[in-house]
Amino acid sequence: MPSETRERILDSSGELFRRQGYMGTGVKQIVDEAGAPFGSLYHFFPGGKEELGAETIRRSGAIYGLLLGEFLGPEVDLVTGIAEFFAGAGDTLIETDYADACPIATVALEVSSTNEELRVACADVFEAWIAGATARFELGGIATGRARELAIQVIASLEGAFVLCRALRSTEPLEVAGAAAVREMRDALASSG
Amino acid sequence: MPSETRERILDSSGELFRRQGYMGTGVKQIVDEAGAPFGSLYHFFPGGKEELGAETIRRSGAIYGLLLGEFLGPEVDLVTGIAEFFAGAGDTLIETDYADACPIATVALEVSSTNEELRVACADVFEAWIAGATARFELGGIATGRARELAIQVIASLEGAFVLCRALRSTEPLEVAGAAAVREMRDALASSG
DNA sequence: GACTTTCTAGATAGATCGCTCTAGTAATTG
DNA sequence: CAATTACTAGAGCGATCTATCTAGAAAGTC
Repeated sequence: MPSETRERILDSSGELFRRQGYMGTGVKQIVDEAGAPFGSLYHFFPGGKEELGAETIRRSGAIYGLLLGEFLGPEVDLVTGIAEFFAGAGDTLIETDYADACPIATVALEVSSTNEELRVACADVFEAWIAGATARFELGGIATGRARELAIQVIASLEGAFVLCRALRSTEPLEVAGAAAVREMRDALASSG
Repeated sequence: MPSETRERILDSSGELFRRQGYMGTGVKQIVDEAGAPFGSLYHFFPGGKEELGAETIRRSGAIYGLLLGEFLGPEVDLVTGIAEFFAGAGDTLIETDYADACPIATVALEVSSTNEELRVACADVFEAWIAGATARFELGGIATGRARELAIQVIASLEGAFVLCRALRSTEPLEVAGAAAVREMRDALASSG
């Protein structure tokens, strides 16, 4: 039985880390936003902010991976799935005033050279996304070697577009990257099918 | 006559912001690394950390833009230039233990939803890079509308690959993204030339 | 109902944050 | 040489940071 308070703390930290990063978010702010007592944080996460950070990264990453999996379900066309995922990401950006993009990218850049435990958590998430997309692409008929390349390429385009979109406050990069990803996917399917 | 101390402070903040972000870097650490007296920071940057941040972003962004411009000089082949830029970025990652990637991406994600002045500084840098690449691509014979798309796409791929490379501690994403950018560039040149 | 575990509640410690302030030293100008 | 400006130097302020601590409430168990 997962504690409700614990879940609320993780929800809160997930949202705050996504928007303002790990270093830019205080533990006080996390419990306040969660409506949780301060003491509960250290009861559920004895390792403090770092333990909470690691679990938040893995949890937020897994949830976003599930979202990606829904768009790339085995029953839907790969090209359509990719196009709709990028379009949906753009809609979310507008709805959230360019706040909600990748849940872990900000933290990943912050910690990659400063905190090995959190860096590994981010790496695990990215590798899981890549593995998931690779498997789905292979299932769709893309050659094995090419499938992983395509997966990396699509995710990198998405991440980079997020960086540009949030700074520019425009969905143009996401639209351009989405169109390019669709084009590459079409080409890959044509040359292997 | 630009002060030498002032330059050292900017060099130091540029390096630290790139590696550990804006929120993760203290002003004390900046002056220590620069070998500069603490008081000098507020002498040269009366607006404090925020003013230093804005100037660091614009300066680091301009320097990186010049680097990009060298690889995409009007005398070199566009395809070769792109390929070598991505390869060089990978070499730099390895040489710096995956620390030196994009000088402003970490800060851009950190401040996009929290600090409008710094967000605008990042947006100006990205827009300048896009404009520079667009102009170069048009000069190389890419159709006007397509040139900007291609510029955005290449920069987004680069930024996203940096995120993945730093977290995964691997240059694979940069190699994949570079190959894809080369492919797109070749196609664009073929279909418009 | 007594006992144990789980969780809540927040005061407080110690360190660090960005920043201001005063004082003093170099450099420049009249 | 006197006067002014530019810069160095760092002590110290209030605020905030993460984390610990004690105490008590709630919930489950015998």
